[in-house]
Amino acid sequence: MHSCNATSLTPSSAISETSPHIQTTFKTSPHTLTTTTTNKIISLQNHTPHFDDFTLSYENNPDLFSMLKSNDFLPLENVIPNSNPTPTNPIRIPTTISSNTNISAIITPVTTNTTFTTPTLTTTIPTTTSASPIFTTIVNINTSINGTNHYPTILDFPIFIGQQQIKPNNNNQTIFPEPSANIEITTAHFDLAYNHPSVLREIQRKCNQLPIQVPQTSFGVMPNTLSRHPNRKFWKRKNNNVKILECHLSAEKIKEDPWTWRKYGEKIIKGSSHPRSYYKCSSFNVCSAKKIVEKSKTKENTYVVTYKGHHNHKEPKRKHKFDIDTFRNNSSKEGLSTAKIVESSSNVRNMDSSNVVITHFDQTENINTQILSTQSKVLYPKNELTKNHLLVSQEVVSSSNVGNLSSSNVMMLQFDEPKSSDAQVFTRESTIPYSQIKSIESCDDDDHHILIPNMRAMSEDILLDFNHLNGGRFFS
DNA sequence: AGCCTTTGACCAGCG
DNA sequence: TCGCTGGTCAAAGGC
Repeated sequence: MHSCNATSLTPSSAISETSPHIQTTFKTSPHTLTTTTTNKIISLQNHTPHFDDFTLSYENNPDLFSMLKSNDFLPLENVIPNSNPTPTNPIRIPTTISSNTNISAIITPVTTNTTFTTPTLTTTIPTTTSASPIFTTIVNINTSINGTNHYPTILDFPIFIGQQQIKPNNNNQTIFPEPSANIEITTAHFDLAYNHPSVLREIQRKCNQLPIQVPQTSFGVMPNTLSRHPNRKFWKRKNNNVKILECHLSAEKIKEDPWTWRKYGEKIIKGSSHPRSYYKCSSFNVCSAKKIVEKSKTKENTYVVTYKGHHNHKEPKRKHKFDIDTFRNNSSKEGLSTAKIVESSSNVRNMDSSNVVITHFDQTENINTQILSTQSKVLYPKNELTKNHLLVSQEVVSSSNVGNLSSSNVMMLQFDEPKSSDAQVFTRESTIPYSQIKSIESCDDDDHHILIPNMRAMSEDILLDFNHLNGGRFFS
């Protein structure tokens, strides 16, 4: 993900999804899109986009991002909390129906014969890790035809966002609104996925060195061991229409791909002046991950990279060098030495609030607000309970809590532990006190919690993954 | 020696 | 059934 570098999110520019089964066009929106969930603060202004024309397609495979970090993500539909819509008698009418039962993602406009309370959507949440800039991407997502989850899935967002009253026209024909959705996914979403309790379990599994479960993929790759026998049968290519991820990358960014690939084919594509190259993961494992690289027709020095499948193994050892122990030690030193509350809430109004992260630390009886710069390093003392993460809940109250704060990229979190109602402002390298650390185990089943990675306690694998997830900003 | 890319042939899907 | 197209194979050669 880190190699996607957004430079042009052109307002009203169109991105088309051309699945064989689904034809959808979503329109991107200006950066100033601001929406909120039920109780989540979203403010997206002047952020620095890091993805470039990044599109995500979902078809047949619920593991949207697993190619990036196999086994380390949840399906996103499980991690977008609390934007439960309240439709009145919604009727879902699939616009595209395929006899292929493998197709699980179908554009499904929601119609309603009465009113429909449009749920608002969390569009931007600064990453829970303080040093992470805002990654933004435009995502084209097809909705689930079922859509019956308690929590609406991210796959439902295009419908819920773009939904309109569907009314018959003069000819009494039902006009379906163009499925239009402006969904901006940030690293926060990935953090949400990464920090989900069940991901935590996966992390713990990793720490216990349990075998990696090979993810299920909906398309197959013929094993290399097949001989070129005349009677051999190719894997049904029909299923290979699964496109997991497509993004536009510069040549430099492509080089940052941490995985190792072996080119196995090149094809001149009709209508394209550039050949298309096919790569397989060159791991010793029989890995189904592939990528297709083709030079962009429209943008100079840009390549369209399509990732398919999943890596069923860990990332190879990085090409870059860094000393994890040194990193941990430094983090530890910073964490222990910079733990102080530097401001009180009364000063919030006067502070330079650009790129401020507001974390809302809550106890059932008391509220304690902390404000962190997005550049803050959220470090904390060693605590066996925290293992790899600090646990915070993501209940967000209101930005009004911080007065006239004109901050962009506001995020509020809730911790469980603090007893004080005093707001606390943390500057860079602030440390969340012990008292605000909550036991992981006690919140394992709570979908509304996120975790702040505890890098000092991370295994090397997790640390590498975390760094990768955060665009390689911690070490290169 | 091992891993990579290149490249022509092969194959499935589709119209 | 046939031809086109895109995806894949695997031998050959390069590094």
